[in-house]
Amino acid sequence: MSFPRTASPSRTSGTADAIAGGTLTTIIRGLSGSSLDLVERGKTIFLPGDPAERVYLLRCGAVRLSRVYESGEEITVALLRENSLFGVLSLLTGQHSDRFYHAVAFTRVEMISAPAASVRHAIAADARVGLMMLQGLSCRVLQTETMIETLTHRDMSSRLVSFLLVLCRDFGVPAEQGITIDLRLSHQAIAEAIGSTRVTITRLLGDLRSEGMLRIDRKKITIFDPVALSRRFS
Amino acid sequence: MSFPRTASPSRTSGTADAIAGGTLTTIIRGLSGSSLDLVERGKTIFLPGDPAERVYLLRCGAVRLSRVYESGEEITVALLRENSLFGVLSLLTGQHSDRFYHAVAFTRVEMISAPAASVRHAIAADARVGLMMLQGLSCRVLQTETMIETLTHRDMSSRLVSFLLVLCRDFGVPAEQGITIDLRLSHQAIAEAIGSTRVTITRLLGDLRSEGMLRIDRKKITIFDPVALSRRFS
DNA sequence: CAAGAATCAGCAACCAACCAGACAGGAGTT
DNA sequence: AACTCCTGTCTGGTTGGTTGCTGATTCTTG
Repeated sequence: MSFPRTASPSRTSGTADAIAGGTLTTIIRGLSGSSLDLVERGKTIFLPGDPAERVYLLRCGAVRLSRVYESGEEITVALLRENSLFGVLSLLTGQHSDRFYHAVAFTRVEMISAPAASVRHAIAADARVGLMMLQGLSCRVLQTETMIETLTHRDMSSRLVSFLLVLCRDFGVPAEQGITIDLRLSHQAIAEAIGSTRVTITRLLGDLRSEGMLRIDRKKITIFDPVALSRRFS
Repeated sequence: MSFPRTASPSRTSGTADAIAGGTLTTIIRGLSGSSLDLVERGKTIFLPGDPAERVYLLRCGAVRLSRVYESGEEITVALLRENSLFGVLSLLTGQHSDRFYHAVAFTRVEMISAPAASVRHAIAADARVGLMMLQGLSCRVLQTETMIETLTHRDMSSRLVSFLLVLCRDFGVPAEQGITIDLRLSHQAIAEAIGSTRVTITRLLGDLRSEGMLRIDRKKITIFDPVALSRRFS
């Protein structure tokens, strides 16, 4: 497998959602009922069963959407980055529906939100709002589809590598050598995102480290050379 | 695991995208450069590398988005149903970008398409268009996220069952007894969608059949009792 | 409509990957 | 200093991928 696989979605979405995000912020801030919220790491934004009535735009930080099962097991459905729109369920119908995901601040989060009704109103008033939100959602679709690619890899090693490249794209910051994923990730958190177990992730990350592909410092992963890593697919 | 997991996203999205789809059709048909296309089963709609300049609305049938690797391996990123919007990449920027997925008609397909520029224009002219497309894309996001849930199941049996329930939701039609998935699915196609192999799918479907959960007639699967099937999770 | 081609389903044997469970030592927190 | 959460490692045991082959369907084409 070649790098373009993960590289091409990134470049296109990366620029576009930043543009949409930047302008959308000021628009949503102006809506009636809008609010700017700061959420501490680990705090819940909404719970399954809560009424879905607000739309959110993540300005800063990362949000994890997950589903919790009766067994206590938890899986991650999406790790949202800056400029992501979420809570889109509330846009769907005029009627009240309930959240079915658990949204938690994965880092310290800065976000803005507004009632779905206000958003609908704003779109009616200014068509550019609709277009920008459309672009924001398109990015979400592309990101989610990339994640599906990641999850269809058969062996866990490829799956992990593919996931790390996704994280580089979404949360990577340049480091002295390579790119650092700016998230404090436990092995458990990674396992929950790619459908594996903590033990397996520990082993595979150990392998990658001893191969000299990456470094882990205080739960932050630095990939020395993403292109070289992408060659390490099965 | 309980049925609500797959049931809740379905109900909300099912109704909303039908509404959006119905009205959007007439609007998009009126755009300059729009066209109504009939595509035979197995024919390509767009290829990786094609310029992304049109937006599509699937009116009838199913479209498979996939990625092909150098190895010849192919994975399915999405199986789109009626009223799905796709080709959203073209909406992202004003600039030209290229498709990175392969879109193939999985059944005989009836779809309408229009240049992204016309769509942007239409949104500017009538804000309701933007809202409807937003709802359509929201459905896509929810569907894709359901698929991610499916793919994070660790054992293949659960993964297959979860996938079958997704297909029931998206392509199910009532049958004399139970629900028939109105797609001609080879075991290979299922494997490519859930990241498994043909052989495994054959075995697992055989198990489910001998348990009396389903019937397969000329590649069409009939689920006798979705609720009972959902209880068959690990 | 019939014959050949191509695709698909079913089966078996082998084996590697990875899950489960358990435990000890480390890092970070209060 | 006590505590919690996280990482690292080990030992079976099982799932599911791989390969190879056969017979059945379905599609194509004369």
